[in-house]
Amino acid sequence: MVRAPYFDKNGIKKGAWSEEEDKRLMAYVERHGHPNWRQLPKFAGLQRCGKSCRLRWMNYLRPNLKRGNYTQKEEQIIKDLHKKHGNKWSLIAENLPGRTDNEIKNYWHSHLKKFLKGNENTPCDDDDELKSTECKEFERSMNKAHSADSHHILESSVSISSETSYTEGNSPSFSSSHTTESSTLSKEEDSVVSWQTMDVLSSNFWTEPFISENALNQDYFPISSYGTEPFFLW
DNA sequence: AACTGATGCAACCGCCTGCTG
DNA sequence: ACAGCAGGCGGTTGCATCAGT
Repeated sequence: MVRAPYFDKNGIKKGAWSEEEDKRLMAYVERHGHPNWRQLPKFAGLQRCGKSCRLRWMNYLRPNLKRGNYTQKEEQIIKDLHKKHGNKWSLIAENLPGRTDNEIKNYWHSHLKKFLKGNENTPCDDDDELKSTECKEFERSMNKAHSADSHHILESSVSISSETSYTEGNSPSFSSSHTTESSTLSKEEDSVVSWQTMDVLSSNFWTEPFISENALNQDYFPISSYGTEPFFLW
């Protein structure tokens, strides 16, 4: 699903983010904000470039992100706005609170693009089309989306009806990049587990100074370099 | 069971824009 | 007006997983 972690020639880490890195980034941004993305990784004790940190935050760690399947309403909004603005994903994302431009872009390319080619709204309207693989796929994905949606509603206290405004307070899950233990779970299970994980993590995560098992490891915290930086004022 | 092609999505890259000195 | 820097955006890639054979 994601690139394997590696270090480039400048010693900058690339590829999938670890849970540890996510925690560091979240903790730092929550505490200090992000006045300067380029300096942030240095202060946060991350071996990443600022751009990578920003992307991770914007697309995955930011509060109030809405994850999971798209509702029919959201799908329609995407179609309409794409028709109107083209590939202006950030513009489209502005109209879908909780969704990121990257996510919408991915969704467009993987779900919507193929069904709209020459068949704007109802790809399954005519009989021939109904028999096509694409149509079957479309139906399948829609069914999947709906069942997953009801799952979501049942499992969280958050109401996501098509008329509901997007609920504040959604926290990100930690399910994507560190899949070693969660990879055996279904997506629904995954999301639930990650919320629980988040609860555990946050029980004293946000109130206590961030001290992990290797928090004093110099590999991660070059104390001599950043001893006076905000990170250590926690 | 093994293989293969398709799919989904996190992450990277390069370019553009806006701000500041 | 210009250069340098930082943030933002859209296109693309890499790879795990899924689905079909």
